[in-house]
Amino acid sequence: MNLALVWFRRDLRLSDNPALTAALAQGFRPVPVYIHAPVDEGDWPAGAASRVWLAGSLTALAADLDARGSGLVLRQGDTLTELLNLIDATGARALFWNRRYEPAVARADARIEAALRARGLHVEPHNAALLAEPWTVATGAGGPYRVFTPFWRAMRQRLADLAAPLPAPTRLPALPDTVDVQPLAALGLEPPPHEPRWHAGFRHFWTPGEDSAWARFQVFLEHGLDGYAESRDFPDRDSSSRLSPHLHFGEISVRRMVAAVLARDSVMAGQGSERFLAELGWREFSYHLLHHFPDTPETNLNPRFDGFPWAEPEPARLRAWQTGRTGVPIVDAGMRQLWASGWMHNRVRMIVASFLCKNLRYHWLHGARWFWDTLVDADLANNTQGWQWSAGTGADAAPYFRVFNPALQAARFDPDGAYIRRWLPELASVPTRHLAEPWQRPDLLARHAPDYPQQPIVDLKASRDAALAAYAGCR
DNA sequence: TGAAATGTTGGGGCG
DNA sequence: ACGCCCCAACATTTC
Repeated sequence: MNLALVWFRRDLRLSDNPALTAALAQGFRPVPVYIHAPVDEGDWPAGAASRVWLAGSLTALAADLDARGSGLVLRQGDTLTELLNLIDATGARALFWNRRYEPAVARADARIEAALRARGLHVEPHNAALLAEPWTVATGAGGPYRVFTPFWRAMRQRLADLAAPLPAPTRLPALPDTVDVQPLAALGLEPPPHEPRWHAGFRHFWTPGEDSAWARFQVFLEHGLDGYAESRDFPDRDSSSRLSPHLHFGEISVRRMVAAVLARDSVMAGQGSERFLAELGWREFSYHLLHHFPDTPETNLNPRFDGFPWAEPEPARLRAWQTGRTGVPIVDAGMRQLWASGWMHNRVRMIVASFLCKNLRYHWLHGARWFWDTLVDADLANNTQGWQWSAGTGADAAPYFRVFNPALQAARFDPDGAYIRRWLPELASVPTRHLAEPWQRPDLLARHAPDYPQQPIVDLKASRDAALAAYAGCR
């Protein structure tokens, strides 16, 4: 029986895994491999929160493979070197993988593919991550989409025609004796033991792995979809699917999710499911943009902003934003939720991004980099698109003059202050009507929360006006 | 997937 | 009864 390496990347699952299924279908004995190679990721190697998640996800995948009679071979170092070593050790004739779309990774993949083909290996990349790969979607004029609505209109029509998801193999051949699997600890993913275990709380919020991802999705499908369109904007309602980290690491298949939503819809269609599908559509749109505009992780998509007068960050104020001590409760609550749990509610992400880019007027990359390090769902396509959207520099972005007023946003989307109180316990006893902008009542603030910043680090109105003036100047 | 300023309208208090 | 003003509520425009 011929051996094939099945190279796992951001497809850490066994169900609906085209590379694994194809290797089996073609009669190969698969050797599952994961290679930790941050250098392949260019300027965006996995951040701290991502690495913690990745360690958990690999543990779960290895257990799932073990349970089916196989195992997961772990390696680190130069990807091509490690693949060649494994090919030599096993005598593998083929390599199967599922594609990634980050520009640096795609370039590395192209080199690897060419080098292995040149050695006579059968190399077969697949799509496990997207409803439609970016080069298969084009406008009537033949170019990439730059506006979400027509992009999604085109994509939405195709959903019913998606191929059925692939079942997980129930039994796998054993690993050959010629390879050792190596321990996860050798990859150096988790912070060393002597460092503060800042991520210790993550386990209260998350369980990485395919089983956990699917279980969470099932609960969401059952209880979360009705009313999703309305309640998703309220950060304390626990109405998000919270599937983003599972999706990022490929623990769950977006095709399988869509198929399940459509199947449920045939019984009882609803606004909630349509809205949820559209959110998956934003993810597709982000990958579409990243593929067609590969410089956007660092560069404005809209060059009009190239001369925009961003402010030079003051370290203390940037730090105040990062640590949730700006003095604006809804902003600080979001940044503390991020630090404590590795995740932030989407509505609050928009609020903290608007605050950074428009009130502080710091370049969106400062925000993108902090999110990259602290989010368990950090995803280059989504993170780039989200920040460029918020800053107004992206495709189909919020116009720059759309400046969120955090106090109004808090009053509208956290009307009883439950979200703010949950993440800023020092404000717990401030009366609800003053919780959105407590600086308006310095007497109450000093009495109830003496340790909380007594004034915002920027004047909201003055900084808003300054941002609008800066925008007018570069228009 | 905004907010604030400006404009319009209509009900009610009041001389 | 009438005109006038006030202002809340809503709509439109501007940033």
